[in-house]
Amino acid sequence: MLSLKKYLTEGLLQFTILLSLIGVRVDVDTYLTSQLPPLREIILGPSSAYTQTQFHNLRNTLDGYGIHPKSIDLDNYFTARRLLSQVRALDRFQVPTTEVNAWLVHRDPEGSVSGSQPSSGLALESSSGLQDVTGPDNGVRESETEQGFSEDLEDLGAVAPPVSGDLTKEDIDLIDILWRQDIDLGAGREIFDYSHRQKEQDVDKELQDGAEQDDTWPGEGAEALARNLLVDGETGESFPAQFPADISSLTEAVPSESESPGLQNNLLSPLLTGTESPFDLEQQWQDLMSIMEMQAMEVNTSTSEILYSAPPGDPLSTNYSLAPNTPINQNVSLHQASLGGCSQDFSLFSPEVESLPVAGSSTLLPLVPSNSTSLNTTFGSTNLAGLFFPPQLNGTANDTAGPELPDPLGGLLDEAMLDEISLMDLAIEEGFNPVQASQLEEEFDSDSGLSLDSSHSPSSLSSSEGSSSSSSSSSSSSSTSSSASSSFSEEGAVGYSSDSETLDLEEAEGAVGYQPEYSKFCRMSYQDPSQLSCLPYLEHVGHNHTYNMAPSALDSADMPPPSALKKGSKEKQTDFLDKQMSRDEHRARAMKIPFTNDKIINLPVEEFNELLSKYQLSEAQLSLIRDIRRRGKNKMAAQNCRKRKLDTILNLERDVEDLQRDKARLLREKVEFLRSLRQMKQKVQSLYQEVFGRLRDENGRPYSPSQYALQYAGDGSVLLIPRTLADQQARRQERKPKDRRK
DNA sequence: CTGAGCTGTCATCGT
DNA sequence: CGACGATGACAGCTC
Repeated sequence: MLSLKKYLTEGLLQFTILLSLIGVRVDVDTYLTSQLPPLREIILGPSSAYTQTQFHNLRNTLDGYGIHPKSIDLDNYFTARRLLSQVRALDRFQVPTTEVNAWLVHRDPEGSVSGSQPSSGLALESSSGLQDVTGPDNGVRESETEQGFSEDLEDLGAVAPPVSGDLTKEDIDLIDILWRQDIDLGAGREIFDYSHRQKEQDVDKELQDGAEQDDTWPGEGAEALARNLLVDGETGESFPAQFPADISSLTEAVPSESESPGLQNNLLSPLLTGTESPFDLEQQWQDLMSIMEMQAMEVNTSTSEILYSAPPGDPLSTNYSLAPNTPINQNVSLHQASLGGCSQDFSLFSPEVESLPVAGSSTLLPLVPSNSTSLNTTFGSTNLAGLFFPPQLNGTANDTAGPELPDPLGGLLDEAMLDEISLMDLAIEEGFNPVQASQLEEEFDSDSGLSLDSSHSPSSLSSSEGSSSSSSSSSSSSSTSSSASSSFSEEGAVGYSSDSETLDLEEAEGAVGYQPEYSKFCRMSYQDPSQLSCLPYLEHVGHNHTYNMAPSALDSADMPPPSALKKGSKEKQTDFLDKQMSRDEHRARAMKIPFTNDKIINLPVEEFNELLSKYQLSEAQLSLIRDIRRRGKNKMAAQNCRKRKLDTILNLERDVEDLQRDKARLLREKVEFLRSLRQMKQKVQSLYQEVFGRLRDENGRPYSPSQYALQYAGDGSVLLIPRTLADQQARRQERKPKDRRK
């Protein structure tokens, strides 16, 4: 159990270190509590810094983790850990839960609509952000709405009614962040060009004039604000800044675009809040990062959760009819509206819609004057108006004027822009500098991914894995044995003259039994001759640690018989070898131990005792022999321990690199995901505009986006409702989660 | 001369 | 209880 404890502790510590090194947050406590309750207690005890080599064969298995406490498979262990980290990384990569709300401003149905009436733009709001932009007298109201996109949108090719459960919180967050990116980066509306736009141009000439000014917005808008004026991001109009709310955040979010003259501002989706002004990449990046931070802070229980809770409806088979009890008669059922070519099975956002002929005037839907005071409680559904429609920015908008459909593509996020942002994100998270990020971008398509600095990585990393898993006992015969072999060759060169007579069969016998360990010790590429001491054969050749031994004793014991007649070279060699002898070697010689230290150290206990019994040894000799054996074994143990430390460090280093690669890969996947999501939103938005633009009232006139909005009902139907009603409903639904949260 | 790194050794603990 | 491995701590040596 203690062994198990030690391994668990070490493994967790190591992995925690790994993750912390690369910035991955680890909640070990939660993990242990939820997964392995006993481990929590285990971990609380003292731990070793390094994994231990396992020599025993306890077959304990950790439930679900397969960590053998004795013969631990570090590779599998770290693999499992790595997978876990990736899962968490995925969570971390998820788009922030920042709530992005569309602030829809519409005319007060009761108030008189005047051209000078101020109107707000589209605003973003974080959870703690703007809550009430509504001016006291201008009837401007906010409408926090959330997109109710289904993930099936792309497959269906149409916008389905909000399907609860299909969209996870992460999906919503992704939509939010993309929306925000779109807002920040701008979206144009030049593409849509409908026939009825001609008519609108006359009516909204004033708007067009304003639109010509917005090239420099929001810069000019800020200036206008300073002049107590607000420049409409849509039209470029200036209007008194009388908002009680945070203007700065409003103006920041107000889409500034509609460059193309003649476009009406009314039908602008928040998704495509195009800004033709030169985008500030840094600002956008900061926005993105702020969103990410907000996500990390708290799970957002925004209105979206409620909005998406509407029961799913079949988007294709839905009858888009009026709600049965709709008190607002201005609500127009889509299938009753004059949608040329649209039958009852009309799919609201089916791709075919685009090819449908624009119905000039057909069946007219009778509209009863709106009764804003009566709320249709059945509209507990997503307000698409809030999603797609811009606030009514200009009170002079003609009610009869058909919606000028904004160009859904003109201001689309540049593909490269998104990539750049993502790469910037990557750069930040990875701690890369922009240059490195750009390099990454170049390698984006390559499998290699990040240009991690792996050059410094030791080449032995590949083999360290095997050595770590098999530990030290008997399996260091991997690639590193090459260094060992070289060392052994040097051994032969060095020779072993003094005790050559004892290097007999027993020597070979002992060598056979312990060779693996020797090679293992030499794994660390010992090149220094002094490090030949890793071989017990050569420990006398290694370091000349002559401390603890009087030089005189050494001399007297080590000096060979003064055969002065010998050649100097021979004498030198002998002297050199003597110097290479370890202290214990000298001591053994001094004590005239009749066998080698190698045998003393490496022989098994039985053989060792048998060897001792063969000789009549004094007590001092026996004591020295036991000390030699103890020290020799301990020396090897120390070497083994240090080697293990080094392997652990190298493994950690390798794992860090692996994790970094995985992180980079996941970030790339994230970028792709964001990109596809953005495209999906664009499609939905364009289809919405298509549908809305083809709706006609009883007079054959298009509905004003400033007054009407499409809304998904809970039963899957799509309703055309007044914006006021939609806003109120959206506001009401907004409060529900907040109350619930309390 | 000094500091870093390497190595051996000892003490200690756990198996 | 003894053998043994692991490891922290320490010291000596080399560069």
